[in-house]
Amino acid sequence: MLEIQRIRSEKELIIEGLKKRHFDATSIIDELLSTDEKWRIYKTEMENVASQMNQFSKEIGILFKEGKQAEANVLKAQTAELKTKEADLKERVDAFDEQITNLMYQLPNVPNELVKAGKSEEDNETVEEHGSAPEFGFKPMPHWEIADKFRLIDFELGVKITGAGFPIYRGKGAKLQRALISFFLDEASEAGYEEHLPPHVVNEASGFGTGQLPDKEGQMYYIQEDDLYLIPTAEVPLTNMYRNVLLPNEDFSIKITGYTPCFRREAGSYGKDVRGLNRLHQFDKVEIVRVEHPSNSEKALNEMLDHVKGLLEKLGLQYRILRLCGGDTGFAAAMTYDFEVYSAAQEKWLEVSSVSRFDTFQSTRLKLRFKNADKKSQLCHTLNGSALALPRIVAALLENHQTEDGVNIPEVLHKYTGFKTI
RNA sequence: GGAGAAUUGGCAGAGUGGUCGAAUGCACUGGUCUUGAAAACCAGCGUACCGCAAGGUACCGGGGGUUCGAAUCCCUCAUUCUCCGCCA
Repeated sequence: MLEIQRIRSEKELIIEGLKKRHFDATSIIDELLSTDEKWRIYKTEMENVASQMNQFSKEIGILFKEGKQAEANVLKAQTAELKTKEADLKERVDAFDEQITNLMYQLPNVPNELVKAGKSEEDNETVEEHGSAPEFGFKPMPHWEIADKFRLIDFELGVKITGAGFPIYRGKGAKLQRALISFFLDEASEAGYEEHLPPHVVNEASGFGTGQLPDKEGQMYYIQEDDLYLIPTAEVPLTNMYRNVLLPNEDFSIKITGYTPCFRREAGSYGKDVRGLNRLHQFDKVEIVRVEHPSNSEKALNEMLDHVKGLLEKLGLQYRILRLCGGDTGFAAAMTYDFEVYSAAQEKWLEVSSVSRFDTFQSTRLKLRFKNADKKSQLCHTLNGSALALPRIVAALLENHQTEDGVNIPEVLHKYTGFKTI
C-alpha cells in the first residue's frame, strides 16, 4: 500500500511511475484525493462535535456532584442532539474511510527508477547471463522421463492420493529434495540469515500484511472452518513476524530465512507449462527475507542477488538474471529480479528465484517502523527472495547433469545426499 | 472439546460509572550535585490521525452495545493460565 501522505504530495510522480506498468492511476488517485479531502473535512467536524460532547459530559458530572439535577438534565437534552449529529458524521467518515482503503488497495507499488516500462515478460531485460549449456553426446531426456526411469518422482501416485500437481518424491528423489533444503538453509545461515521454521498456515491479517490479500485471494488454499490460509510462500509468515513492530532505533538490519512448503492453487494453468515439475500446487522453497533501513535497501538487494548467484554457481547451473519490466513486476514490488536456469532438455528457461524490494509498500500495511534519529517513527523497507525454489532446480539438475546412464550430483550436495550419482 | 480465572503504558501493578491517557514503583532520557561514577534531587518519558500552530480526537486484548459520560456495566470473539477429557 502506498502512503496517503505520499499520494497527496507526489501525485504526478506516482502517476508517471505507474505508467511503466501500463497502469493508469489518474482516475483512482483523483478519486482518492477528493475522498481524502472530504474525509478530512467530515472528520474534523465530527471531532469538533465529539469534543463538545465530552465537554458537556464533564459538566454534567460536576453538576450532579453539586446536586444540580435540573441544570444537568438541560445539558443532557442538548447532548442528545449532538449525539445524533455525531453518529451521522461518523457514518459518513467511516464510509469515506472504507472507500479510501478500497482505492488504496487498487494501487500497485511504484516501480524503481531502474525499471523499464513494459507490458509483459517479453519486455523484461536480461541483465546478466552466466555459464553455458551442457554438451551431450546423446539426446537429453526431459526431467520427467529421468524421474520416471530412476524412480525419483511419482506424479501419478500423487494424483491418486491428492490430485495433479502434488508429486511424490521417493528414494534418491526424496533425498535430493532434503539435501537441497539443507544446503540452501546452511548457505543462508552462513550469509547471516537466521533460520526459522514458521507455521504453514496463516490468518487473514497476515495475508493482508504482505499483500496476498485482497488481490490474490484465489491463489491461496483456504481453510474455511478455521478461517486460515495455506501459505503460498514463506514470505508471508516470515515477514508478518514483523507486523505491528516498532524497532527502537535506526541501527538494524534484519535477515531471516526459512524453509516451508508452498501451496498455490494455480487456477487456470494447463498444458506443457505444467508438465513435470514445472508448475506444482505444492512445492518446497527456502526464502530469505530482510527488513532494512530505507538507506540500506539497495545494498541489501544486491547482497541477495549475490547470494542467489552463489547458489546457482555452486550447483553448476547455467542461469540468467532478468530485471522485470513494469508490467511484469508484482503488485507489491518496486523492483524484481528473476533468476532463470536453462533447461537443456526442454530447451527453455525456468524461473527459480525472484528477488524483490518492496520499499515501504508492505511496511505500510504491516505497520513496520523504526525510531529514527529524530525519535520519529518511520517505515522500514522490506525485501525478499527465493533462495531457492526446489522443483525447477531439481528439473534443471536432472536434465543438465544427466549422463548416458544416470545423473551426476553437484559436489556441494554430496555431503547432504550421501550419494554422488543417480 | 468441557469448566473456571485472567488480559491496563517497556516491565511490575493500582484503578469497578464522572475532571482517568490512566496512581505508584522499576526501567529509560535530560539536568543539578561530583575530579569521575554511584547515590540523591529536579524534569521528561506511549501510539496514531487531523491541524501552520494552538489544540482536538481515538486507543486500557479485538469488535459491538448500554449511558449525558465506560478501563470500570452487558454481549461477542481472540489469547493466556488452571482443572478435566482427548491425543502425536
